[in-house]
Amino acid sequence: MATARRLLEAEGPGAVTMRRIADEMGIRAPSLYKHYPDKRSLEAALKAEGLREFGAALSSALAKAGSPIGAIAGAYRSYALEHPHLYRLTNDDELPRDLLPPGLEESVAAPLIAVFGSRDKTRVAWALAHGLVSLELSRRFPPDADLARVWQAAVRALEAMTTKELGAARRG
Amino acid sequence: MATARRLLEAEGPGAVTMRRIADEMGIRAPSLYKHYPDKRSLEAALKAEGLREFGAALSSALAKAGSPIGAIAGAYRSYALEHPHLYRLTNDDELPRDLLPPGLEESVAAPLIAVFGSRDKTRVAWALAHGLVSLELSRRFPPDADLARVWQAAVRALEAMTTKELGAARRG
DNA sequence: GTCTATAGTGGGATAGAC
DNA sequence: GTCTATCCCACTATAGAC
Repeated sequence: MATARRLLEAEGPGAVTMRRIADEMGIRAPSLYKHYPDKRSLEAALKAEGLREFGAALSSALAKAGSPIGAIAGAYRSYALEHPHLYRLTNDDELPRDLLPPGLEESVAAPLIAVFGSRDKTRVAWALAHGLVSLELSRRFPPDADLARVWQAAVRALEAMTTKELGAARRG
Repeated sequence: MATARRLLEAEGPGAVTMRRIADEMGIRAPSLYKHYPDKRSLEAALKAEGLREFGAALSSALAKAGSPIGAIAGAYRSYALEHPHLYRLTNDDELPRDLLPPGLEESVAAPLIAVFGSRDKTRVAWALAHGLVSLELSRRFPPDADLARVWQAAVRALEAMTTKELGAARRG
């Protein structure tokens, strides 16, 4: 697993093959099947670790935050840019929910829902952050785009969304 | 190209191989290399077509729109859900900018920039829409999430962002 | 513009000995 | 828990005849 992760982060998903993992460990590929029944289960372990670690990074940014939304956004982007392949594996791919520790997803989401005030708003915030890093990682923005400024605009929009409640409640 | 697109949409990117394309056409794989120098150039043609078509779908939704942002959002989601593999190919993958018709990206973006008022805001809107469909297509939201409501919240946030200008200008 | 033949590379996985 | 040997699969791409 440690080897698989190292390979993934260093060379991308294409490098994570049973043969490469075994090579790096100095053993033969078939030996791996004594530890994992197949490749899918190995990838599932990788995704669970990535999810846990990503959640921890967000929570810890939240803990020392003056302005929570800005802090989460900053931590989200930093983590994704520092671990692009692991980020993609856990947030772009389908999750093997049958092989994941129960409750893991919910435990990652919970602290965020507390910040954004509702599940729906948390999903909007997640989608926005995910969209931004996704497009940045695939270099879909034009090369001259000032992404720091785009993130600032995004954070402002999310802050407006979360504070709007009072006015909306009064109107409703 | 038409065959490649049919394969992509029907069976996903894994089915788009030179062999499958040739099989579907009733010819042999090597014959394809008389029409495209390599696979990358064939994929580039596919991406250009997808980009053009997607842009056209958004523009046409805009043309008959009462509320432009809601209309664009609706068209964005519909297109992505109706052509998931083509959408991913053109919005998730890296673009082969060296093989794309010059000006194509800009011509897709231009009508949107007019709606959202600035490049930065357009990028926020794009990221939000892209994040939402991305997470929906990879089934990353919990199965019981009400995505129609999430999209409504997203559209409200974008509308707030685009109308805020006046107040912000007065303050600034 | 099509064909046959083939090179070269890589992948996941299993059987069975030690 | 490791090994060797192996199966079977798939892919991109080229050479050269027609």
